[in-house]
Amino acid sequence: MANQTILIIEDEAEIRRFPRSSLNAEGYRAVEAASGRRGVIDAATHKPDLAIVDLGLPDFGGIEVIRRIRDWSQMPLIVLSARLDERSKIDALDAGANDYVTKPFGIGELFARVRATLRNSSLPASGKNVLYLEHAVVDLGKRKATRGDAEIHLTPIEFRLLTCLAKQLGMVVTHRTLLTQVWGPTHQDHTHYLRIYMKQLRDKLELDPVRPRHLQTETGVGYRLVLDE
Amino acid sequence: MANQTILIIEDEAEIRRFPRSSLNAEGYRAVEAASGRRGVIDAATHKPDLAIVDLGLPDFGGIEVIRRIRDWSQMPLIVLSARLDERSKIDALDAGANDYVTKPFGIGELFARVRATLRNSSLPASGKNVLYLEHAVVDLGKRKATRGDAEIHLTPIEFRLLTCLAKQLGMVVTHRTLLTQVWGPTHQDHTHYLRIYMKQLRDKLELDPVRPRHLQTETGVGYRLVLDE
DNA sequence: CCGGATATTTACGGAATCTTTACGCGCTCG
DNA sequence: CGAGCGCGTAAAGATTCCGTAAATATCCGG
Repeated sequence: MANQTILIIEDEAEIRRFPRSSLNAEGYRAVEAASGRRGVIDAATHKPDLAIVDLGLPDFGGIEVIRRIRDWSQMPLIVLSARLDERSKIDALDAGANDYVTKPFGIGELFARVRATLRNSSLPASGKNVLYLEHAVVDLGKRKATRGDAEIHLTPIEFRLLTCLAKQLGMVVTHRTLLTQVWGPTHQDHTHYLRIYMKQLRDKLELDPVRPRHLQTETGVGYRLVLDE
Repeated sequence: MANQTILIIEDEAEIRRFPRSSLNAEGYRAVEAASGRRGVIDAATHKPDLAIVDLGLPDFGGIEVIRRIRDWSQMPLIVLSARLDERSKIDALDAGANDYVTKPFGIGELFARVRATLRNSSLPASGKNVLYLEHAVVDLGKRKATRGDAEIHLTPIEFRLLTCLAKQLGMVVTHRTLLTQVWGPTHQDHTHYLRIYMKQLRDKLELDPVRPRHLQTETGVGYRLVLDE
């Protein structure tokens, strides 16, 4: 199999070591960049299949790195952030990052995210139109949902919300993004709406609404929609 | 009897005469427009079932007429062109004309084309043109509806509305789409019309108009037509 | 020019949806 | 260990949307 290239943009050498060797072991090719400036250049020259970006970079912040790469490329981007960086983590996602991993992180978790992100971003770019959940099927085109044989009815807001999540299948979508897309830019702080409508979606679509499998919440950040493979 | 309306957009009065009288003889209702500008307006006001457009119009060319009508309507359009106009004939087809007739033409040929075009374009693109409902059958091609053995009469608007829904069988058609297709682009906010005519369709076609099985409403979004499997 | 059919306008009760308000739980942090 | 935050849950209140009926205007054929 054509082994894929992954770029690691991270200033601290020790943190680079972990992923590097393990990635190699897994059959990926790892390229390293020790600063944001170099990272952007390497992203352009090496054309990696995915990049891992540390948020706390010395020259310009990880968010700026993401913006500059997103200017010209849709390559999957995973963000590394310290727990405290709650705020900038969200900004990073809003800037176009696909996922994030909180430091300190286990190497297993990082891998899982890398694989998931690679898998998702190689799907038909514009996303699927039919969502197959454990217990329900939603046809976004026909605007129709079924559960078993019965039909379930989704209200306009429920539908828009689900569509937003489906466009970023498997990825976190921030509160702000969801609120802007569904309610408009004037409601960016009504995070409570999200809780209410996420619950309704769970009640309608999940097998066990209390322990949701597909409509996952990322505390403090947003929500994500996950389908089985 | 629901005789169909045909709009003739043509500046030369003599050429208009032929089709006009013969169309009447065949049971069509003919409406005439002597310029492109008027033609576009008449298309919107009269909502003909088909329009015949001369390419060599004085004000703006027939191609522009086609474009402006196609902005909001899928009504069948037949183009009249002089033999030399090879190039613009192609442009007209690209702009959305359904067929063309080369001048000079025999009245028989024109008729054949009219019938053929009407037949073809009255089929919902992706499906049937006979709708089998629980309690009624509607033949969109013949514009006839029957309930049991008796015939039910659908008014022109009821018919267009039903046809729009049938073209998107099973899918939701938005208020906006329906209004532009049936009433023209100037009535996009008269959602109330929809309620009235949907009710009439339900009264005529549904077994239990209060609890409709086929003509479903999607609150805040639009309507959908569903047939049994 | 008249009469019937069709289209548009007006009015109002009820349903579906959205918004607001209230409360309990688990977690983190001082 | 208690306060504060984010989340989930529930239910009442407000609003928008829909269905229904009936009156009025317009179109069309005779």
